[in-house]
Amino acid sequence: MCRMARPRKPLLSRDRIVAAAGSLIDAEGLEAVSTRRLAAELGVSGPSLYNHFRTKDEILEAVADAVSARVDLSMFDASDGRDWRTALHDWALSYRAALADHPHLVPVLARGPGRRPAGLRVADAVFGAMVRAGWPPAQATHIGALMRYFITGSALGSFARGFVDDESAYDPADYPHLGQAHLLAERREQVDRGAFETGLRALLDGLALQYAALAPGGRGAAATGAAARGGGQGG
Amino acid sequence: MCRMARPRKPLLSRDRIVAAAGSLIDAEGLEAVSTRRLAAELGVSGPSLYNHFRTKDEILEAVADAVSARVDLSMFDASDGRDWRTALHDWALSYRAALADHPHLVPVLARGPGRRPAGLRVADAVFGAMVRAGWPPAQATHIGALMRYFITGSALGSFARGFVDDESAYDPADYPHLGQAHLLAERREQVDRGAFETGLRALLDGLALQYAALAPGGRGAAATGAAARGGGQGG
DNA sequence: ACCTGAACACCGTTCAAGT
DNA sequence: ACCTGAACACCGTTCAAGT
Repeated sequence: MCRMARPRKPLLSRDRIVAAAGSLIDAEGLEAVSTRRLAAELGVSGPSLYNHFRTKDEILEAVADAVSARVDLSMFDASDGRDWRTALHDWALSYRAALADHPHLVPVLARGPGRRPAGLRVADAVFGAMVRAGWPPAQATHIGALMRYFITGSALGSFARGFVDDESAYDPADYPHLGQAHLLAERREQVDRGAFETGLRALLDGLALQYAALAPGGRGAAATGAAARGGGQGG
Repeated sequence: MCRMARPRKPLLSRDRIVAAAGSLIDAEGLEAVSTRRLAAELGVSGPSLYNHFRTKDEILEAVADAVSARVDLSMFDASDGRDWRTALHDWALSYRAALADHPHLVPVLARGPGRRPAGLRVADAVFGAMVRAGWPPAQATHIGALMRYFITGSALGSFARGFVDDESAYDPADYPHLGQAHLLAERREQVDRGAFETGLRALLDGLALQYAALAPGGRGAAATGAAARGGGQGG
C-alpha cells in the first residue's frame, strides 16, 4: 500500500546516540568523546552522526538535558509555596545528586540552561515557586541564579579534588596554613559534602533573614510586578 | 673566560609565552589557543613552545596562576582577624573582579588551585584568617571551599548568559514563568551582579549565625548585627 | 640551549556518492 | 532517508636535525 517498503530500519536514532554518548562520558570523560569514537561505539562511521545532530555540541547538550530531566522538582508544586526554604533545600540536594552521578558532564551543565528544555523547566520551577512564596520577581530571579552558582560551583570545582595528593607540594615556608592540605585528597568526599552542607545552610539562613525583612505587602500572595530593588545595600 | 659566547639571545621565554597566551585568551577565548596559533603569535614555530613548557595545559595553568596572583589578600593580614566577615566580603569582591576581567579563563581557574602557587596562596590566606578569627579548622576549610564554589560558580555559569536572547525559545505553554527570560540576556550584568550580591550577603549572614553559635572557646565577638536575629531553623 | 621541519595519530565537519 | 569513504583544515606532541 505504501510507496516502496523501507529496505531496512535506520541504524541510528537521536536516543541511541545520546545514550551512547552519556555512557562514554561517564566512563571515560568528556575528552573521550570524539565523533569518530562515538560513532565507532555505535557501529557506524563518523559522519553518520550528522544525519541526526547538526554539531557535536548539540549531542553534548542533549546528554546534559537528560541529566537535568532527572532533577526532582516535585517539592515546588506543594500548593501554597509557603515553605520555600524546605523546597529550596530539598531541590538543592536533588540537583547536587544528579550532578554527582555524572561529574564529567558538569562543565556542560554549568554553562546554563541555554535552549535545553529540561534545564529551562528547572529554572521555571524555582522562579515560579519563589514568586508564589512571596518573593518579589527580581529577588526570585536572583535566588535561582545564586543557587545555581553554588550548586554547579560545588560540583565543578570539587574543592578537595583541586589539591594534589602530594605532601611535597605544600612547603610550610610558602603556605604556613596548608600543612594538612595533601590529606584533602583522601578526605575529598567528606570535605566536599561538609562544605556543601555548611554553605547551603548559610545560604538558606541568610535568605530567611532577607525574607523576614521584606515589606509586608509582598508576602503570602503573588507579588506585583513592581519588584523591589536588587540586593539591598551590599557591596 | 667562559666557554664560547652565546650566538644570540633566545627568542622565547616562559613569561613571553604566558603573556601572549593571556592576551589571546582574553581576545578570542580558550578555543583560540592552539600551540600552532600561539607560536605564530610569538613569531616561532609550534614545537618551540615545548622547550619552555611540557604541555599546553601547563601554559594554561601558568596563565591562570597569573590571574590568581592579582587577587587582593591584604584584608586577611589585618592583625587580630577580628572582622572575618568584612575580610571575607572584600576578598570575595576582589576575587570576582579578577575573574570578571578574564572570563574565558574561569573554566581553568574553577578546576581548583592544583599546584598553582598563587592559587595555593589564596587558599592559605583564607584558611589562616578564619582559624585566627576563631573558626575551628574543619569549619575554616569548609568556608574556603564554599566561598570558592559560589564565586567561581557565579563567574562560570554567569546566570543570564545561560539564557538565549530569543523570545521564541520560551513558549509560555511550556514554561509559564519564563515570559521575560529573553530579557535576561540584555540585563545580564545587572542580574549577575544582583544575584552575586544577594548570595554573598546571605552566605555571610548565615555564616555569622553559625559563628555566633560556636562553643564559647571559639571567641571573637565579630558577629555582625544581622546575625543576632532569629530565622535560622535547621535545614 | 633553543629552534626547525617533518611526521604521527588524531580532530570536527562537508560532500559527492551510493542504497 | 540514511550511511559511506574521501577530503579539508585543523589539532597536541615527538623527534632527528640544525645552530
